[in-house]
Formats: sequence, C-alpha cells, structure tokens
Amino acid sequence: MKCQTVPSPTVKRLSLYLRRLERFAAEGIPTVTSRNLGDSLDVGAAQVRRDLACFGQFGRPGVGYQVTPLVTKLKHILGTDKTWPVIVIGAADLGRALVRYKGFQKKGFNVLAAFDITKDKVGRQIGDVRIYHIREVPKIVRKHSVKLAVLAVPAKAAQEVTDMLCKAGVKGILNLATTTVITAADVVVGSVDIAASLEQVSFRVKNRS
Amino acid sequence: MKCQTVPSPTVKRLSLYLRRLERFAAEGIPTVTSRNLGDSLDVGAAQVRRDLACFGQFGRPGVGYQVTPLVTKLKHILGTDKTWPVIVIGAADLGRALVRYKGFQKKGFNVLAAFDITKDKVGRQIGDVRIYHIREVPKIVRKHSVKLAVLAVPAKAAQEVTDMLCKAGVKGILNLATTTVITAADVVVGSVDIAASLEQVSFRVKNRS
DNA sequence: CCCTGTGAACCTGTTCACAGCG
DNA sequence: CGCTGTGAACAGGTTCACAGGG
Repeated sequence: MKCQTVPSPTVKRLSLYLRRLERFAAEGIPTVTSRNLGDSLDVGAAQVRRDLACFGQFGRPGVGYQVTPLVTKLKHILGTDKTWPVIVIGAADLGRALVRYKGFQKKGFNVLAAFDITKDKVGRQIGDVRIYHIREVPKIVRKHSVKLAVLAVPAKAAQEVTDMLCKAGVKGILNLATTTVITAADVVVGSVDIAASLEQVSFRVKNRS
Repeated sequence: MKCQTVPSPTVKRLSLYLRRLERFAAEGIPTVTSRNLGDSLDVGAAQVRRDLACFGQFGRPGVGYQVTPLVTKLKHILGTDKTWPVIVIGAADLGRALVRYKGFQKKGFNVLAAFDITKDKVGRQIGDVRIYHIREVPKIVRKHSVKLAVLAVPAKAAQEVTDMLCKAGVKGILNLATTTVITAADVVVGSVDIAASLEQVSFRVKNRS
C-alpha cells in the first residue's frame, strides 16, 4: 500500500512490534502471524497488517511474517540498524539516569557526552561519559556529527538550550523538560513528560476506568 | 457540552494547559483567551475551547478564561488538587532518578517508598525515601492506601510485578519498563518508553520531517 | 466587536470483510 | 484452507463557522 505519510500512531506501534519480534527471535520462533503478534500487544490483527503494509509487502499469505527479516526491516525503517551518537543535556538526576540508561544502548543509541552548566558537574564523569560545559555543545556536535539530543534541563532553560542545539545542527530532540519547546520545521521534537503521564493515570483512576 | 467520555488526547492536553496556566498565573496575568493559551502550545484555539468545554463552561464570551479559577478547576479534574501517595518499584538508575524527581512533588505526588529485590539496595535510602524489599509492597500499600505505582523494573520482571501490584490493591500504574503489561480492566496503565520515544524521533529525522 | 460554546463538515486512523495467493 | 493485503465502511477527534453573550 505504501502510504506516503506514515501515521504517527503507526510509528509508535512499530517500536512495539520490533520489541516483541526481538523476543520471538530470542525464543527461536521463525514465523508469526499478524494475530499472533498483535494479541500480546493489545493491537488488532488488521491494524498490524495495515501498519506493516505502509512499508511494503513482506508477509506471506497462508504463512505469516518471517521474524528475522522483519526485525531487520523494522530496524532499518526506524533507523536503529546503525548506531546514532546522542548527547544528553542536563546532568541532574534525570540526566544522569538517562546517560546510564541501558535502553538507549540496546537500540543502538550511543550516549557520547553529557552537558551541564553547574561548576560541580562539569568535568566529572557518569560511568565513562564525560560532562562538558554546555558551551562545548557546538564543538562536540560538529566533531561527531551528532543528530540527536536528549533534553533533561529545567523548564525555564529548555527553550534557550533548544535554540542552541538547533543552531549547532542537531536534527532531532527528545524533550524531557516539563515545557513545550518550539523549533524550526526541519528539526523533529518528541516530548515525554513523566509527571504529566502520571497525572493522566491519576485522572483515569479518579474517573474509574 | 460535557462529553461523557473524555477523549484521551484531551486529557493529555489538559496537562499542557495546566502547566502553561500556572506560568501565566506566576506572571500575574489574570485572564487568557483560547488563542492566547493555545498559541504557545501549538494547539488550535478551537481545540482549546472544545477540550475545556468537556468539563463545563468556565469561559466568559468577550473576555476569555480567568487564570486562577481555571488552574484550580483543572487540578481538580486531573486529581492533582490533593496529594497522592506513590510508590516506585525498581531502584536501579531510572528508579532512583524518579524517586528524586521534583516534577512529581510539584504535582502533588508524594513518593513515600521505593522497592527492589537486590540485597545491596534493600534497606538503603534515596534522599529520605527508604528502599524496601518488594515483598513489603502489600503491607505499605494497605497501610497508606496507595493507589498509584511507578514501575521501573527490567522488562522480564514487569508483568509479574504488575500482577502483584494489582493484587495489593493499586489502581493506577505508570509503566516505564520496555514491555507491555496487562492488567484487569479496573486498573489503569500508562506507558512511557523513553528509548522508544527516541526511536520515534530517529525515524522522523531519517525521513526528513 | 471580541470571544466563548457548539452544531456540522471534515479528516485521519481503525475495523471490517473479502479477494487472492500459497 | 489460512493468512496477507486492501478497498470500503466506520469511528473518533479536529477544524470550521457561526449564533449568542458581554
């Protein structure tokens, strides 16, 4: 079907599929059906087929999808078939945890530097990742062709830092600050607000369901 | 309009509105229009009005919305007008960061205990929050009527821990593990996968926009 | 005249149902 | 026959546009 604009819910589910398929692969299962894959993720079988059909036809009627080739294909689609250098801005608690976070490594994201402004952090290490002063961002970005940055700074600094990242040439930002940041159209921003996510849950709990 | 089923995208935006309104309040701005509020959040004015209309009519035609009453109202709707006790399961890097995370306190979530299974963590403190053995969960949950839990354990333990939380009486779970967890229908689950979120960004970067 | 609240049109993503291949 | 891929129907949210209040 090859949709020309991939729906963003589809992209989210792609990550789910990949995660699950990797477990199937680890279990030595060679083939899965759309139902098979969807059931464990609470996604309908038709939805699975639709999502995958956006990128070509790699299922076999009567059989299903071959796990290993599909993992490869999905990684390629998501861009995690090669290693991306990533920087983390903000080395407070959350930033520190992100630098150490194994989930990034598993997906091929390589955290190569952290940044902060406070004197007591700059120059220190988190594991074997060094904390630089924020003013060093452009230099490091250029040197390693960094395209992705993770933002874990206080809300009031977020926009300023974002502008600086854009100017330095970063193309994608994962924003974990509790504020909305605005960028030029050619820079992608994904936002994750952990406290707000818990707030969603509390709302749903309060309103029974 | 009082929609009987609040759309979940609306709930997400409610958090954004609240966040922004609190800043307006801090700046001493008494009144905002829907356009005014939406513009800085990249949300259409009509959307803002629709979302708010789900909960009653608290805007004044020709004027807009009074900031302070709206903040109060939104907090009440989201359930963050009172303090919720929260527990964090998993005291590795991410768990530690979450226990310390100020964003929770700001919204009235009070992290009162952390849990882990490894000997070298149980009994220690993160700030003034104590780490208990996971088997203590039911006791603490009952003692403090804990309704909300944050899950930051390895993927392979997530489902087992979730089952235990549900049995202990927890009503809402924020899942930060990299796996899908399944619960009875009366327990709310919100999922945040940081690595997957970065993967979304990398996909969008790879496909220019 | 400006801004809210809302019916109605619209659009985007989901689900159904079936043709077609292995 | 089982399962994919996909038109066609459907549902949920969004945007438009305007009536009505201040």
